[in-house]
Amino acid sequence: MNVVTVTPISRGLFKESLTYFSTLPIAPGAIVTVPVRNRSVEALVLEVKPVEEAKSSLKTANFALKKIERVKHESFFSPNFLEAARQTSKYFISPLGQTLSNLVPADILTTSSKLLNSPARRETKVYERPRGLEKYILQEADDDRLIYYKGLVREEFARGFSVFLCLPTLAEIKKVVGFLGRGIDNYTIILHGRLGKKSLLEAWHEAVTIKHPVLIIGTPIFLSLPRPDLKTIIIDRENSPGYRTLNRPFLDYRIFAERLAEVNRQQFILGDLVLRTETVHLLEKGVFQPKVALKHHLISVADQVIMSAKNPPGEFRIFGEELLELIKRAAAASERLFLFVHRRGLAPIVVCEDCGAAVTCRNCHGPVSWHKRGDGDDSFFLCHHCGDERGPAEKCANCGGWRLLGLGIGLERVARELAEALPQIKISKLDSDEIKNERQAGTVIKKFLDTPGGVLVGTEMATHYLKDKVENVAVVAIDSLFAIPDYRINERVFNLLIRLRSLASKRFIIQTRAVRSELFDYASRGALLDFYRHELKERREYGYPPFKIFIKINLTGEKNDVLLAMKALEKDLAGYEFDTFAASRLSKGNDFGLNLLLRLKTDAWPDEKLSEILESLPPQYVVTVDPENLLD
DNA sequence: TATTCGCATGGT
DNA sequence: CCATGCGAATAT
Repeated sequence: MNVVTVTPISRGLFKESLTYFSTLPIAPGAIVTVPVRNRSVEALVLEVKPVEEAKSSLKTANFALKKIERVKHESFFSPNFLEAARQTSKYFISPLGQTLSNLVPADILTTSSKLLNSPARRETKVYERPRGLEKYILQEADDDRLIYYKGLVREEFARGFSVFLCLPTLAEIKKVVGFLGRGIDNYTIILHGRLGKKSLLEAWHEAVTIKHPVLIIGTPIFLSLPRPDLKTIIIDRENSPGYRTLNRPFLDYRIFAERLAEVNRQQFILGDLVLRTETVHLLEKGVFQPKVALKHHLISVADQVIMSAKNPPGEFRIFGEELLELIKRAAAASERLFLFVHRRGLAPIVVCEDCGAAVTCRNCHGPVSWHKRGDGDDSFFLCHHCGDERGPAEKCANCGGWRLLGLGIGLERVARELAEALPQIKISKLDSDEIKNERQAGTVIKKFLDTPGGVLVGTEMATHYLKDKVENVAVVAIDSLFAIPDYRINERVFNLLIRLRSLASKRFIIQTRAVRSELFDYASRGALLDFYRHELKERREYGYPPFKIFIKINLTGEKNDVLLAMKALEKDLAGYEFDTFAASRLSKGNDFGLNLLLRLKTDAWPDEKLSEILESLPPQYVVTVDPENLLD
């Protein structure tokens, strides 16, 4: 009879370890099924001890040990994988079990080894020279990166090595499989969460058992797939926010992948059209090497124009004269045109004309936007943060006035005004209001591409589904993006503009009220290095990442409790650099929230003392390392 | 987190 | 008496 300490692999459990008893032969590293509350969860075995040796505290404990239900896998994670997972869990201050639940597909974990037909232990090859630690970046246009990867896969295959090409989303995977899989279909395996259990298990089994080296194209969770001959991990579209988890535990798969490559001594490549500023900084520090020399400018075949969106006095117009002219010309020439609009709906904010206060969401207190459904007149307020929807007939919560006005430019408004100005033009719309799934998106894109002279009005979402270039791309409204108080906002705008620019085959137009802004100049010229120089200088001056690491601690609840709790935490954190300020969004049902933002030196994290404080915080404190948003 | 437990409330 | 709802506590 043994006493077994495990960490449950589940998102909802904040306890680091639980203890069970068992007569089964179990060793540390095994995956077992244990009862927790009323359900069964998979758990990683940390320690096994005979009952006699178990701590005396356990014997006197006031709870009865439950029994381990069964052994799922005698051993599942390699020691290296576990080490990378531990480091990731430390870095993001999330319990190991929660971290692991995001690093391995649930369907794989819950399928026992026997059914999984798992790693046919292939004879380990002896390589001439074990590959040393190599970290690279690749900043090239999408097509050129794919050509590069294709060559790299060919080389690796010739040496007997496999390659993992990691992409953040299914849409990105679909864009590349056609090209990369061509000619090596039998050795290319696609892995993503939408496969469904049966085909997922099949694909997994295939990926693990094929003797020939393989190219795995998958989302990051499939880095858990054991392939001893895997010598290269490519994180492509490395600038994508899709590499971060949306809910707790807040992780960044890019960090995990890098740690995994470090411990496995695999070649690690970060690739994108526009790299993150953080990545370019690591390049400057010599941590990364360029695979291909960095280009000063991105070449584009399209003409680039920056247009003024200034209105004639006393008049508000969405389409400036120049842009309207271009739309007519494109239609006349039967060329296609993609109109980019940053916000959904009719108007992104609603304000009171009497007192100027913005209408806010009753749940989360964020600003609401004004919408109309389809082409109809059914009008409503929608909170883009929490999704709450309500009728528009209401008085100003601040002054009681009735004169509420929608401000700013949303997609719906652009589409409606265009239809009014040029009724003969065929307009398609693509944003999350129009599209419920990938299939619908495909239908809209296809209809647009098949309509000569057609116009597609879309948000950022449309750029994820546009695979092929279109003749004309015009940015109708992007200025409102700058209103977002985010230190990464310049990079986000730049990245978006460069992606849009790379979509255009003939003409790329930015309509803006800030014609002379350096950012638009860099973006229209594709001047990557100028942008990074400017951005890194600013971030260094203001003490933003990558020159500091931010840790955000959010607490919402009853005002007095929150104030007291934060005061106590501030005391514990004495000696560290931080600010405390009101949170801009609140979770449902709460009317008060505070954020505490720690600013650490880059090399000062993880830090033993600080980790201990932050790990011990109860779950109502929401701790985010390197948060996307500082204010929410 | 998600579940559960205890306590208060309210209806029969 | 039980059903319901809410908030706090806690998982072996």
